[in-house]
Amino acid sequence: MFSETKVAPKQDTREHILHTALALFREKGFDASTMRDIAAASDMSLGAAYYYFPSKESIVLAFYEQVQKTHRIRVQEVLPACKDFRARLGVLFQTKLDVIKDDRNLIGALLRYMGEPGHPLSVLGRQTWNIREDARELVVEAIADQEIPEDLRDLVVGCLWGLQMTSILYALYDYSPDLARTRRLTDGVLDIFVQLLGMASISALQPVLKPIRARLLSLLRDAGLLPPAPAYRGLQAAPLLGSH
Amino acid sequence: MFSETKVAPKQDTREHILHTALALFREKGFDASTMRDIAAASDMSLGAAYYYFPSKESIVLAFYEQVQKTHRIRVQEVLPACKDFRARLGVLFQTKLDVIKDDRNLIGALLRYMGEPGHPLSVLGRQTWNIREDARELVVEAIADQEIPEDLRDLVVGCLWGLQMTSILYALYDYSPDLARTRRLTDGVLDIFVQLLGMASISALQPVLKPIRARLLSLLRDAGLLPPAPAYRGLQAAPLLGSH
DNA sequence: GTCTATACCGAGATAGAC
DNA sequence: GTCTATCTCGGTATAGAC
Repeated sequence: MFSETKVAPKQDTREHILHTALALFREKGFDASTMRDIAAASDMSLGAAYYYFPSKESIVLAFYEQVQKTHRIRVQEVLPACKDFRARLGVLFQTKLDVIKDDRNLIGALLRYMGEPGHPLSVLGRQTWNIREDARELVVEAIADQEIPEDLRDLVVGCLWGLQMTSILYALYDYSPDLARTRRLTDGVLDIFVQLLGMASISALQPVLKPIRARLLSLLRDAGLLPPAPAYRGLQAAPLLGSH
Repeated sequence: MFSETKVAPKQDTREHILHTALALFREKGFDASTMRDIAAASDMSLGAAYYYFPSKESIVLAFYEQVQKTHRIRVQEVLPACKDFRARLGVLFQTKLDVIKDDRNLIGALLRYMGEPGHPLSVLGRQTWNIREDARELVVEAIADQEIPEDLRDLVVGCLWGLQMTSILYALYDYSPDLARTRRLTDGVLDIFVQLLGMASISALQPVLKPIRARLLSLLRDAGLLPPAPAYRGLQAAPLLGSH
C-alpha cells in the first residue's frame, strides 16, 4: 500500500480518494464521515475531492461498481473448476456475501435512494442499469452449462437475481459472525430451488406446468421484469427498470 | 376541514402539522419541502414543529402508520361481503395500491433507511414492527376462511406479505395511469399464486411436496422470517426482523 | 486539466429562554 | 409548548496557483 505516498500519480487520484473514503466509512460509518474528513484523510482540499466526486453519494456509487467488478473477478476465478450446478450457485451467492460482508453500512447507504425512481443513485434506476445487467449476466454464466428447458431460462435467471438481492438485504440485518445465519439461509434456499427446478423438468408434469410457465413468463415480460422474448428483442420499449 | 382554524386544540397540533406536511409533500415533493416550509404552512415556528416531530423523517413514519390504519379500515369494509378466495386477495392488494397511489414519493422516502438496521425509521427494523405485524395480521384475516393445509398457512402468509411489499416497490417505478401496469402484474401474479396453491394441495403430490414444505418452513423459521412453530411460540428468541 | 483556499448558502437539528 | 438564535454539514461558487 502506498496510499500515503506524496507523489501519487494523477490519474490515480480518484482511486486514492475512493480508497481513503471507503476506509473512513468502514471506520466511522457513512454519515459520520464528512466530505471534509474524506478530503483531509486524502491529504487534499475539499474542492479537490468534489472535483473527482460530485457528491458524497457518488462515492458510494463507485463502491457499488467496485463490488460488482470484484464479485465478477472472484466468481470467474472459481467457477471454471466447479462443474456441479448446485455448487456453482453456491459460489455465486457465497462469494457475493464475502465481498460485501465488511461494508454493509455502505450497502445500506446505497439503498437509500432505491425508492426514488428518478434519482441518479437509485439501485433500480436507469443510471445503474449497467451494474445490474452485469450481475444478471454473471448469473447467466453460472447456469450456462446446466440443462434447463428453454422457456425456463429467463425465469430462472430472474429468480436467482431476485434471490441474490434478497440475500444481501437479509445480510444487512444479520449480526451473526461471518454472516453465518445468512449463509445458512442462502444454502437452504438454493437446495430447495435446485430441487424444485428439477421437479419442474419432470416430463409427466409438463402438461400442467407448461401453460403456467408461459403465463408467468409473458406476465413478467410485459411488466419489464424480464427481458423481452427473443423474437421481440430490440423492438419492445420501456422496460420498467430502464435499460440505459 | 378546519386545519386553518387559529384556535387549534393543542392535542391536535400534531395532527395539524402532520396534515399540513403531507399536503406539502404531495405538492412539492419530500426533499423540496423543508421543515421551515412545514412550520410556516402550519403557522408555527421551526422549533415548535420539532417539538412534535423529532425529525423530518419521523413525519414519514407517522404517514406510514396512517397508511396501514387506512388500509386496514378499507379492507375490513369490503372483505366481509367478499367470499371468493381470489377476490379477497385482490381486495387486499388493490386496496393497498389505492391507498398509496398519490403518495409514492413519500413511500420512497420511507424506504431510505431500509438498509440501516439500527435506524429507528428502518421499515424492517424493531421500531416499525407493530406496523409490519398489523399488515401481516391483515393477510391472516383475508385468508382465514380458506382451506389451507395447516403446515402451509404461515408460508402462504409470509409469501403474500412479501408479494405485497414487492407490489408496492414495483408501483414506485410505475408511471402508467392509476398504476394500471402494477395492477395488471399484481392480478396476474395472484392468479398464478392461487393456482399453484391449489396444486400444492393435490393429495397425489403430497408425498413429494410435504418434505419440501417442511424444510422450507423450518429454514424460514430459523431465519426469523416466519413466526416460530406453534409449539415453540413464546420461547424462541431473536428473530432477525425484531419483534419489539 | 488539477488543485488550494475560502467564503457562502440551505436545511436539518438543537439549546435554552420565556 | 413555543419561540429565537445557533450549530453542523453537504454542497456550491469563486478566484487563483501551477
